[in-house]
Amino acid sequence: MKELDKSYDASKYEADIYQKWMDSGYFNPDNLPASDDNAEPFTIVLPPPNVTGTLHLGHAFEDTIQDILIRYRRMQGRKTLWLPGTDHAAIATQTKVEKILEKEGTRKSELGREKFLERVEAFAQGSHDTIISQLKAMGASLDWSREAYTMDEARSLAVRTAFKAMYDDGLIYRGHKVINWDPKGQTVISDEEIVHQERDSVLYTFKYSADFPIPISTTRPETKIGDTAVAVHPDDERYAEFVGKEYDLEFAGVPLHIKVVADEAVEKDFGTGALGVTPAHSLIDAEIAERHRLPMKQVINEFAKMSIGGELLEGKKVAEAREIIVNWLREQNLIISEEPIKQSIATAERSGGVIEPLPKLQWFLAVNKPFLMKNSQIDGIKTGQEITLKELMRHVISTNQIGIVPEHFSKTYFHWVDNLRDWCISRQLWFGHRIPVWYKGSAANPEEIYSGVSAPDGSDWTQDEDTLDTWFSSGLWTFSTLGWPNEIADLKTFHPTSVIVPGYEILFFWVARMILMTGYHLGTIPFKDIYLHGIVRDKDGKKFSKSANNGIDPLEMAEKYGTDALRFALVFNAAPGNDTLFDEQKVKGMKHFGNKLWNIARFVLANVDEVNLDEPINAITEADISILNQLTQTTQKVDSALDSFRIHEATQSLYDFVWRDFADVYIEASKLQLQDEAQKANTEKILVHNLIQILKLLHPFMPFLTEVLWQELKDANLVKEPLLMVTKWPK
RNA sequence: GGGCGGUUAGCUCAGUUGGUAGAGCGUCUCAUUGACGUUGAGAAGGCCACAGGUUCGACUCCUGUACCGCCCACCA
Repeated sequence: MKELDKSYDASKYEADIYQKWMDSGYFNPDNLPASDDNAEPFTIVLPPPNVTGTLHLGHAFEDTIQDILIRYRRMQGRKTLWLPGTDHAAIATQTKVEKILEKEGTRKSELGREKFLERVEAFAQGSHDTIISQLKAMGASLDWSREAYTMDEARSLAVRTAFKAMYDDGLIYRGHKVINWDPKGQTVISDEEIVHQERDSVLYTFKYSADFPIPISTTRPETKIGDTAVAVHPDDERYAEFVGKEYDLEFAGVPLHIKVVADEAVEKDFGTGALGVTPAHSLIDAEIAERHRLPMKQVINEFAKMSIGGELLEGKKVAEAREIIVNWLREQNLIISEEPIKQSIATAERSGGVIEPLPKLQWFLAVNKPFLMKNSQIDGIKTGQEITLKELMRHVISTNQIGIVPEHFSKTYFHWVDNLRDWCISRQLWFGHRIPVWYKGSAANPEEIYSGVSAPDGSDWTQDEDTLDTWFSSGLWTFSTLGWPNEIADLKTFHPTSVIVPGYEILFFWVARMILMTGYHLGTIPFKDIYLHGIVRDKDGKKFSKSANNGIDPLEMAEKYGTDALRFALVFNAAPGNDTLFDEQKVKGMKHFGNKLWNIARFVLANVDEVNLDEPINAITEADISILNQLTQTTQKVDSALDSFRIHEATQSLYDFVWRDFADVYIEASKLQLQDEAQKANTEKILVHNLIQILKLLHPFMPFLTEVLWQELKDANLVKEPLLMVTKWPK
């Protein structure tokens, strides 16, 4: 028998073990033992990492959770599929490459669309390759034969098919509406891509002109040249006499036609209780304008400059225009007060640009428009029933057809769904899925519009220049990866998937959109459970970020302490939905734990020659009775903990059992028992039995070390099965 | 402004049907080379934020308060 080192050196084994698993083919459920052909499937699709760089500790955490669940189910004999893929992450990747170009002293407009996209694809490919090798290094038992990419052929077809179906149903529509315009990124973005920042601002209270009766307040005087009304609350007696009247006046050299309207949206107690309505540059105002049929007057362009305003204002940046108008107001003696206030302003998540609400012709997905449900397999929704996407999204969660872990996130989800507005899905980006719409004549005012999976016949059609919001394709992920709309074998077998494991921060971006898309296109749910994990923060509770320069490469940690140690440290006592602080000390501690197991195995191997585990095990001594009971209890605890996604409880139980119960107590007791000829054989059996069960129970968490030790037991003829990875889970 | 969490040992956190509080790391004492010093034995350390209530009994359920965190939100 070969000698084992006195301590476990992970780097000596990990690559070989992963290769052994790959060679076995068992990552692919089609290759799992034949007896499991009728086994119930268990499926997870990997939340596809963005091809914007490399994986960080948060990914390592997310992937470990999934691999634990996957390995557990695979050992239980389920037909287990963990499907890998990457996300093109349109806006994030494009922004990243634009920054690289900037450093090179060039820009995308100089390259042109085609050349630019080549650059992006090259970057994405490099990022992809890194990500895949990182996933492998983490021990992820993903079925690489099914790898997908949100922009590959199959997924593109899914996107076009999905778009067309929703277009034909009238859910996707083109509309001229006030949207969130990012002047820096030069694209529209959705409500979810906005980040609010608090800033100091000034609330100006003034009158448009000396003879206009109602003073108004605003933080954006420059937009006031776009006002078409003043709104007051219907119950506000101060202004009741003016409601319905219309005024022609001149404001900063711009003629205005102002109607006074009464609207519930106005807060009596804020400012003067009167709101200057700017329909083109405020979403709330646009809604008021719609209710009162007020005209919309655009005064700011895509570059955040004044598009009208004569000599004084036209062409000026909004900040300059504000100053000019404030000065004009002061000169005219129209200002009543200027008070500093804190204001939260909207900025674009990716570019950081200050959002300028503008009216623009864009594509939207209607969430409040009823449609007829096709082929519903959802409880409580009938085929042919009229329903809205919003109702659909609410229904599957409120009826518990999809479970959320931790449960309280369902409240956050409902809050979001209930306040949801139509989703703007078009983007003025080059990188992404081109909108599958073709126009005859001008795109702005086409004679004819065609939507389909491919271009229509005839030469006089031009495709829409814009691309789709990246989350449109991610929304299809659970079923586009399984072959929809084409090959349906995988889809039949593995969908709905079992559980999805994203961070809680993308509940709205992604999880909700998957529920929407799957409900609409398949009439079913995308997954049975949502396991939301928390954010991995640094030792001081700060988020890992480039600007904070506190990034830690998971592979560096894995090299230093072993992948298993990193994995176990990440999930040890990390409850679902809770942020965890990453402390290198913790990883070190878990390396010690791995080493403890290593030495337990060494002890057993050194003290046991051969055992026959087919013969019954007897509990003779008190130590025997106790350890066998504890083993049973631990097995049950790990089992029920994993069944209910309480991974942290499983790790705790295993740690205690291995180190305290087995190593500290039983192994010590066994040293005496092994001296006693009457007990020796039975004690050896108990030692081996416990070690085998421990390796199995711990395998999902520490796959490399346990597999290495399994191979040692096999060489010592203590076990027969060639691979721990597919050995039967203990009961 | 609205919503959701958190407040438990020095630090980071577990604690699912309410029954006299647990882990990792850290600290202190002792042991020994025996599977492991990446070790073993032991110890100190908590009125479980606060105030009420329900209960025979509450860290656990209810109400309120304070502080911290997060998400959403164009009170212009």
